[in-house]
Amino acid sequence: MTDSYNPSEIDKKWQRKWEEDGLYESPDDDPRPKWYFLTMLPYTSGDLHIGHWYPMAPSDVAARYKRMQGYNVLFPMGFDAFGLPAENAAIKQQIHPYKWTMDNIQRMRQQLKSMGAMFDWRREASSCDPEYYRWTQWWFLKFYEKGLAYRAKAPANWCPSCQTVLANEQVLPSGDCERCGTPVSRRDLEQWFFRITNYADELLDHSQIQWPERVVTMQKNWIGRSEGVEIAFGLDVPGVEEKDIRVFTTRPDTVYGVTFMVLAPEHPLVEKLTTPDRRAEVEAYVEQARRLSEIQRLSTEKEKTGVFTGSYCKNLLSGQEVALWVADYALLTYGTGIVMGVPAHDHRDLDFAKKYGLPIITVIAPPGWQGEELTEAYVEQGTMVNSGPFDGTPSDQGYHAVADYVESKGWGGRKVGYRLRDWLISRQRYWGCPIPIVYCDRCGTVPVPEEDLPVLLPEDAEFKPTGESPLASHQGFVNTTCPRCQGPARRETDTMDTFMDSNWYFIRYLSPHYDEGPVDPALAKKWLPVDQYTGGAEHAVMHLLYARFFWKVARDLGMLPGDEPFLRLFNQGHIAVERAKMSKSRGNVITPDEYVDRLGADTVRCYLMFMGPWEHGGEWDDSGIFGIHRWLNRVWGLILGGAPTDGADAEAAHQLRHVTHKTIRRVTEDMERFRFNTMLAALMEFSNSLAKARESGAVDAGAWQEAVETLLLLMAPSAPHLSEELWARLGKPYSIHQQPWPKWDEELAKEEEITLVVQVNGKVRDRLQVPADIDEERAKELALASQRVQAHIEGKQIQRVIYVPGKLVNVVVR
RNA sequence: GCCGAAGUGGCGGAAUUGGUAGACGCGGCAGACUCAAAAUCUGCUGAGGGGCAACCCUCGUGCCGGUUCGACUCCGGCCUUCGGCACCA
Repeated sequence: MTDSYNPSEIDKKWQRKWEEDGLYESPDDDPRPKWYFLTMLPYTSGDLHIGHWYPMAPSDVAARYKRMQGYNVLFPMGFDAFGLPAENAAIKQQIHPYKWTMDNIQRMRQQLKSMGAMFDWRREASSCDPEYYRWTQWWFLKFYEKGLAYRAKAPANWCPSCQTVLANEQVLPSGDCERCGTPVSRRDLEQWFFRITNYADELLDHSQIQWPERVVTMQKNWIGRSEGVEIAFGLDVPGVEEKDIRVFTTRPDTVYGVTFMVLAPEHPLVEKLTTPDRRAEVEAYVEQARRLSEIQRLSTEKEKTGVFTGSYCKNLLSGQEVALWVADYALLTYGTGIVMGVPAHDHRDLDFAKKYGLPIITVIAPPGWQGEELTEAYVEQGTMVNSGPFDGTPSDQGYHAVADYVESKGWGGRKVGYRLRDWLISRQRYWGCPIPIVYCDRCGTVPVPEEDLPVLLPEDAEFKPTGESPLASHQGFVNTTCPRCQGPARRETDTMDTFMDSNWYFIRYLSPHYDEGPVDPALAKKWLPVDQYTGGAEHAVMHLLYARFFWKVARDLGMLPGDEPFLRLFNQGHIAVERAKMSKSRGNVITPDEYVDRLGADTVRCYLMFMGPWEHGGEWDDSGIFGIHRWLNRVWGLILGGAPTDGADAEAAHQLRHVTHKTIRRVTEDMERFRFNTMLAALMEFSNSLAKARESGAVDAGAWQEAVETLLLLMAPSAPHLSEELWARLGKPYSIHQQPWPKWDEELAKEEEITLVVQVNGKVRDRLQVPADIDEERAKELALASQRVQAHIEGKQIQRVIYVPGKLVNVVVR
């Protein structure tokens, strides 16, 4: 008799041994080809739950597979440690964010280790570590030196009652402050931006990376490149120095149809253009617009609103006077912040014109148009009408004709517009990376010299529920001396967006303690870029776009090789509980710990993979986990129970080898595609057929040995503890994780017989077992000879017979 | 609202290129073992109908329509759910 599978014992035993032996330390000097496998790092929320294992365990499996394939695999882990929740905890529980975060990291690291992953813990990095954020600040200085960092006014959510800036997350859907219920407004603050728009065109190019098509599409839409024309309209308003206002349009051919102009409520010209009699109304409208979120403002369902400023501009092409309105559907951040209103040919403009009784002039005639009034906005191409000298021009040509004319007159010209905006990196918070800038009355804005980095977060900051930024009120932090003139100066008190930290964590992993730069250049050259990145689709746009931008800037600084940080990307899904994401605040956290204690890490790892396709994620339901556990137990018994090894015939031996090699192929192909659920199904089928073979009473000794060893090798990435234990018990050399991945023999794996499906008019009527190499003539012959087929074609006329090699015959009758 | 996805038995899911719908597992039912239970093992298990039976027929992949010899797969239109929408990470 064999002893039974005892995961709690063998998990610990092997984890200890692997750690002692440094089995998973990826050598920096290794001749094997490198493979950098990166999975997104967790935020240090302190509740490492099954939702964290879901992305990590299969990543570990894929990384282990690559390693067995002969790559020198780097699979690091770290912690995304700056952010809002730590600061909230500080305010609520009076725990310092540093302590809160470090305690969480400590706990999460232990939980992660229980998974049995091949993380190289020597490479661990945490973004809140001064050793890390010193270099985040260094990068900021490089951006600043390159002219990619600048300051400008930008709105932030402002709670007038709490006297504080709120994150979007802290504003309720109603637009009220989540803490006190006061309506939140927007207030303009001087903030730091990165010029990501300088790289917009390069970011649109995904040709060097293998990413899911949907992520590429989302990024392209996010960047939103559109070609258009900027057109000046004449302005002659007493007391206003600007003599024209400019709009960006993708439809210059409709310019004769402009009947009004719309300025974004935040536009600086609004105040100047508003006539005294309109002032009260305009100010009230602007104030109201500042309360709406961008999503609300842009909703095409929301009724259009706006107010007239009292001023006019002049359409230089038509000579028409055009009323200047303020409306919240114009966004300051897109184009020039001013939209030309062409109600006849734009849905939103039409809604607006109808509501406020503004004129509607048709300037693009649909085919066959007889001058009748259009009931809907006509947004397609047509023929220009009511357009002075351009009448009769097809609108696609009109685009260029108007653009040329505008350019020749010096009234504007062709331009490319982007939906993408520069990246606002300032956050009015404590728990983030301080922006290394000093403001001096004499010298102005002065970067902190590199040798003075890091600008440390003061440890004795106070966290008051008033919401006042702990850095801004910390005199010891704020007051400093100017690095240039040594005079009194003030520090920047904003910290950086945490996306700045996550832009380069995978670079820091390579040499987390290197202190002569953000990364040891030799290691950057050796390991970068990342070969495979895995993480949630929620990062499809922001993180992944910012990180690409960051990389390109670093490349231009000569710091990094190649044009892209992540060559391949896979987005896994998420585990939900009662349809909600797992989180401490929702109180729906499922920890892996109790499952690991009872059933072992391998069961939990495999169950997460078996739930469904990795990219789908799913609702947590543990009812199937025992099925996986039973399977691992059966494998245990199967391997240790041996098999009667005499009296097997050659055919049985061949069958066993066929199944073995077919399984190697299936598992390998599924590994390549990250289809872990079907990979495990293939392994289960394999172990089931081994059990059947044993039951038959006799198996070929050689074929059996090959089969069980193959089973263990194929299972090694998924169930690393169990397979290591059984490998050792078979007397095979340590470690199974250093063995090469099995290769299949195409001859053995191929099917000798196939099921030929026979259809009549597309309906399955028979299935025939035939040799795999059957030819078309013979297949059709057999199909028509089938009695079941005969019954369905009797008395009917055969029109044609369709043959799909290796698959089916379809008899079409009438 | 806009952008991007997903929807298949009682449940999770499978079906690599338009070609056998339901692999694998859970649950359920029946049986074996047992004094009994647990564990384990074996068989059956989409719905409806027919047949003593081996089997046979019809329907069936969110909904409506289309293309095709043939559609879970392609096209058009909807519905629902999920991710993102620039200060959650």
